[in-house]
Amino acid sequence: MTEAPDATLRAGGYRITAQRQLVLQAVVDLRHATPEQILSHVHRQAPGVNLSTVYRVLTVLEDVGLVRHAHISTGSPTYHATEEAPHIHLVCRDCARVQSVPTSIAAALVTEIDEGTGFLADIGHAAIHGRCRECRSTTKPGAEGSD
Amino acid sequence: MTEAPDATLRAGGYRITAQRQLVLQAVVDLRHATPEQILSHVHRQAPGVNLSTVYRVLTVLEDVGLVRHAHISTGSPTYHATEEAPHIHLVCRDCARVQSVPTSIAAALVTEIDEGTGFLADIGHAAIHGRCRECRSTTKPGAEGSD
DNA sequence: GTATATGCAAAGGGTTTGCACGGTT
DNA sequence: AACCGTGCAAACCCTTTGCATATAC
Repeated sequence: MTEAPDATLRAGGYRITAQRQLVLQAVVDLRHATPEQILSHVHRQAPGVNLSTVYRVLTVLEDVGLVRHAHISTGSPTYHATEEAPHIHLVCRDCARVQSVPTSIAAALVTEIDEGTGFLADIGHAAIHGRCRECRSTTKPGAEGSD
Repeated sequence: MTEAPDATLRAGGYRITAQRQLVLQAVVDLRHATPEQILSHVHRQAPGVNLSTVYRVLTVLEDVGLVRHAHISTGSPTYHATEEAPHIHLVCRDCARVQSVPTSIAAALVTEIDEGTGFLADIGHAAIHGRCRECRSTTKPGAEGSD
């Protein structure tokens, strides 16, 4: 599962293209990247690639399970490779920085939700907003804001 | 705090207008409403109101703390009144329905995140995605999808 | 050789903004 | 009367789509 992306694509009935390899590599390299950021990264090696291709490739990569996306704010979603350990995104509303914590930290919550409602939570999908340690101690309420 | 929205607006330096009262009422009535849905609701009483006004009013209402928004999917955010008990939104990726659970269920998680990273999580802000009880038992993977 | 993937450009949905008018204070 | 808020329309993202060409198989 943490191997041979090409085989994974083929298994899904998709062809191997330079764009797909480049976009996947960009997602792996960047972590938490938006489509726009992914395009920039890809452009360093292949300036001809189009944004619409990035969108289409991301759909494909997500379909075969090589990447996942999370909604970090009102803007574009961010993508990360599934080869990374599952994690929850913590987004600071003041400085907009993103940090990660393992999803295992929420295991009890997921279980409790399941038992209470029958809902199987995919905790890594959405980001959790709040204020990071630095902004809590430094900045006063009402700074820039990521949202 | 669960009182006199007009006073809250004034305290924030804002004027009282019919639009602001209508939009707030719509948010209270609808729960989990998008700007578009709020507009429809408002239009029943005041057909002249404009979408841009809804957006501006929501910003104001959020600024003074009368409403909050959460990102439920890739689409528009949904707004709810702060007079409601704080809750976490559970969004089913198959049937797109939204259910709520009290934020208290995540108290341990919030504490753990705080202790581990110093991050103060605002757990109610983002929706948690997953699959609801019905869709887990009925539908097979790959239904309509809300995302 | 054939079906799929890409680039390009245009369209589409959601949100924001400039401006003149109207309403609140 | 002064200033803030609204309606309207245009502008602006971000994302999707139609079509002809290029590419993987």
